[in-house]
Amino acid sequence: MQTGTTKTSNEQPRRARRRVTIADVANHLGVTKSTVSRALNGYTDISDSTRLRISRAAERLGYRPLSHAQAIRTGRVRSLGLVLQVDNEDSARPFLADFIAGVTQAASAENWTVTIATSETERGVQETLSRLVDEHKADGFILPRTRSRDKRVEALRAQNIPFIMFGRTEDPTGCSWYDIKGEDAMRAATARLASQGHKRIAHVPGGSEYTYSKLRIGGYRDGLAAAGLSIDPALITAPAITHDGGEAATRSLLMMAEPPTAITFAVDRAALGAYRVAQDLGLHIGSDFSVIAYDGIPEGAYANPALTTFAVNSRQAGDRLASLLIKRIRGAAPEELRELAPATLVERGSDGPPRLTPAELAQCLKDIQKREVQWEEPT
Amino acid sequence: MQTGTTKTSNEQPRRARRRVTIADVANHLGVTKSTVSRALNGYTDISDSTRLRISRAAERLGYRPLSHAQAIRTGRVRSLGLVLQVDNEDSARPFLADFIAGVTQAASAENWTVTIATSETERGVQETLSRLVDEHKADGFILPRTRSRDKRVEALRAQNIPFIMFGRTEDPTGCSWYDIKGEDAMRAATARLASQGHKRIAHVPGGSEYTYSKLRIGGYRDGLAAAGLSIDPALITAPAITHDGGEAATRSLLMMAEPPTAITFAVDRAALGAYRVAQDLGLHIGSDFSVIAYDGIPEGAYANPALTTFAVNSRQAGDRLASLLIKRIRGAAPEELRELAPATLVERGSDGPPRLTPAELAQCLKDIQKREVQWEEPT
DNA sequence: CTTCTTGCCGAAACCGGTTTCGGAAACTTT
DNA sequence: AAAGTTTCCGAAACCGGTTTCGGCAAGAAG
Repeated sequence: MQTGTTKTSNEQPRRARRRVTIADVANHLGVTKSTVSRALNGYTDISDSTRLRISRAAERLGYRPLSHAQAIRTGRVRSLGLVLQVDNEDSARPFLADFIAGVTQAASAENWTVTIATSETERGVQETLSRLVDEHKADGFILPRTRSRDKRVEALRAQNIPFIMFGRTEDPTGCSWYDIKGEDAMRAATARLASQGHKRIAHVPGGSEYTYSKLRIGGYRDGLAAAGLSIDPALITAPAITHDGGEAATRSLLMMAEPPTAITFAVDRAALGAYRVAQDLGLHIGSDFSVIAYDGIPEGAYANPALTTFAVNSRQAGDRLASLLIKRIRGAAPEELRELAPATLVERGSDGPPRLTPAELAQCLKDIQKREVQWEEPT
Repeated sequence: MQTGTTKTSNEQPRRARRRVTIADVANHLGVTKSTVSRALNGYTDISDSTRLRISRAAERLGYRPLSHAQAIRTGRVRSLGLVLQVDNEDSARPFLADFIAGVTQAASAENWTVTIATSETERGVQETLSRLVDEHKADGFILPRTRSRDKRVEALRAQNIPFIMFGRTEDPTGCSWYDIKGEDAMRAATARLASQGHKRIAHVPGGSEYTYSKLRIGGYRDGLAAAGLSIDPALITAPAITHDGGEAATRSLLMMAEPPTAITFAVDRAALGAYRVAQDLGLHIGSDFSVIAYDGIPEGAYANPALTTFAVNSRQAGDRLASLLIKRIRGAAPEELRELAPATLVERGSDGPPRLTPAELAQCLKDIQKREVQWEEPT
């Protein structure tokens, strides 16, 4: 006998049992869906007693509303968008895990989720972002590494979509942000070096398209001024954000007639390039010349001597960004959502009182160069 | 005159213009929603001519279906779930950026998104995972760092929710995976050391709760056997996955009566602990004793001498995992979705022919210890 | 005892899609 | 020419929620 609709009861449960829906809860209690919905969403026109009955029943039946089912009416998917640019090499690398941990943690705390995407190019980021916007995959976006003029900002602002920046822009209209006071850090770095006795202090800035770069240069200048040192434009090199870039910048500085005895770097990674130069020339970082940088990447701790740097708390940054963005999505005015936090100095071995004056250092470097030429001659 | 419903046309566009919906497309063409939907989703009962008209109109009007609106009927949100455990310190750190890049890239290629979450504890991961499942935030999940017996696997399997593992488990029933052949790498590492002339080769395994640990130990054993070397259980230490752990393991090995002249590490990070021991005792890695590890973390390149290791391509792993998971969600049988890839040897300076025999090394270490005692005595 | 509030909840529309069902028109077959 | 097939699309139900609207009953005011 075949019964088409009857299933033998002990078949393997291939389809997971049906979800419990709001209708299930309603039927179970003999009320309507609308009552359940309003009870669970805190409407005031539901009596406390029914609200209690309903929330208890919902709990007991294991009812969890589908956020995407809610979204279709409310327009909120309860998700934060994060589009990262992951370059060919390193860049954001070490920060990322902490940053993401911070973001997701804050999101989870509010029962939100994080939708993440990546691209290798700036254009790709743009496109991915607009895809996520078009499909409404997130209610708002976190924009890391903001540029002075940022296309993402312009696009989102034009469409009135909530966003928050990790960094600042030229035009703050309608913008919210969380940022680290890199300017303060650079001012402090310069001041510290000056107090150690350095008279010529250089600065290797970061990518000129980013706001932070200008801010940190400003901090460097302020630090010099505060210490009563003159500002020599030649002591500010071309931007450098990689090992190679930092190496080149360092070489160019040391080749000056009156080289600096200390260098501030806007970015740790560039500072690590200076180590190569030092090793190459047989100079000791921390005495022959000093280095202070910014970021707090792990490699800095392993360098020899370990890199003195201003560390940023990426985890906290992610956390704050997510929290602020959620507030923004819930309706807070963008102007009220602006936070700045300090970087924290990690004192290590790459800075100290200068062993030589700039002139002596120049002489020393000349000697080294001569020796190297001698080595090469016999060949 | 006040007209309640009329807006002066040049008000600022505070609400973004209304989305174009499927109904808009339908009305525009004088057809019904259902026709548009079927045309766009490749149903065969729509004539080619109308399909073309519709897809063109949709394109021109800029229609993008809301995935969460689709989801309510189809049950698919077109999103992959990724719950990471980010420990107090490092662990997954360096891999992460590449891994995420791989996952999101493959997802984007199919117009899917990635929903990411983190937790610090194993329990937290479990809870977060089940929350995402309950709210159906993703159609399937990628499970990194699978354990031999993995609760996440059990939970998902029981609920019949698609998932794919980065790693393998004891019980493969209903499981899909992508994994790196760590066993092959360890076999090759051991063989390499044996061919360099090492007679006593040790192994420092990874966390015993992970499958990879057992596999790599197996590879190490196979390598010894293939080289005709006997297996000394004393040469397999307690698990170590951190600097400290690796340091302790190395010390314990070198304190043996007949110490190994080469050590294979299941994990780079533990291998870096051996460098501390070497520095401490004044031994040269690569000649006094050799080290080969596994993972390919960036720090290994900076170590001195640079660490010889078997590197895994995290980006590719993420990419493959996402692709396989999407296939799984689309209905492929789990047994058909199992891939293994090789790790690639990065030959650097931490291994080489042994300068000393085990006996000589033991004597050498005894001398060092004596000297240290002498230093201490006078105090 | 009426009338006016207020509190509380049900009925039904709605959000933006998908899917089932059925029927008109065109096309074959006999 | 009648009957049987196909092809193609409209009508309507549906998915799982939210929100508007209105009405009944209880309490307050007159």
